[in-house]
Amino acid sequence: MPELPDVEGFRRVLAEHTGEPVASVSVLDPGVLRGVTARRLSTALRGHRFEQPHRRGKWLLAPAHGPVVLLHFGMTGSLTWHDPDEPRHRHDRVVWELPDGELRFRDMRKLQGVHLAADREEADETLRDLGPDALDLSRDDLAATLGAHRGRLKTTLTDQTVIAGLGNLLADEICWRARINPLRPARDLTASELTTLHRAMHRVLRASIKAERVPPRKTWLTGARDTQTPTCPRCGTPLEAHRLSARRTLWCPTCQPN
DNA sequence: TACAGTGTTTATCG
DNA sequence: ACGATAAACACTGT
Repeated sequence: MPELPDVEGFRRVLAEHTGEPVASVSVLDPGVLRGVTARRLSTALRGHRFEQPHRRGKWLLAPAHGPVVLLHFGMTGSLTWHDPDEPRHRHDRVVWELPDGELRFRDMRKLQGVHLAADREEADETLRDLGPDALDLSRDDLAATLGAHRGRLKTTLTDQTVIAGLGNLLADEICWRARINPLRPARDLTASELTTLHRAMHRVLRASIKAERVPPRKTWLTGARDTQTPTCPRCGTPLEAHRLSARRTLWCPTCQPN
């Protein structure tokens, strides 16, 4: 699930549990560790208290007075708070045990995982190729960014080195809301389309953050994705589908003409 | 049983 | 250099 709104929710989970010392770190499956061993992750964090966490794109950064834990949730990851008595889930991969409960990094597919940086500088280095967060982009930033790319709009929107935070669902939802065809060349948008797209991006993000996911509402494109024959929630036209490698793109041929 | 699926990286080809 | 595409990672739901 995790796109920007989901990760923002995980950030809140962590933010509610800063300030207490980490009693221990349990690596239940080292398959999610990226460039760090279970031993090093454990020794670096034991006794440390998490500080205010930050989200950048789909990344969650958890500084702990020195070391910084970097989490990426891939397609199936999550971070949740649990009572220690609660049985572990089979996909719980790493657990941070705190005095009153524990934070669990759960991830079925292990497509991404847990990184550790020695300090904030090293954390920044890990994320050096990440573009600006989607929520920080002004209308003119967005215009300048898209104007520099000849590729398709959707491909550009979901390129994390260009803009950080937008995934498959969000990109389709934003294009649909703005009534712009996702296969159009990014740099061909008109000034008024760029204004519309920027407004759509912010409205979709704000509402999604509130829901901690891209909400599958009947009035949203996302609500139509999983139906047998998806139709446009605005006009009822059957949606067009296009597959870009393993990703599906959906749009309304009536609302979003070429 | 077969295949799609909310992410990213790497490789290949044009 | 840039863009398009496919495969790989591992597993579940339909």
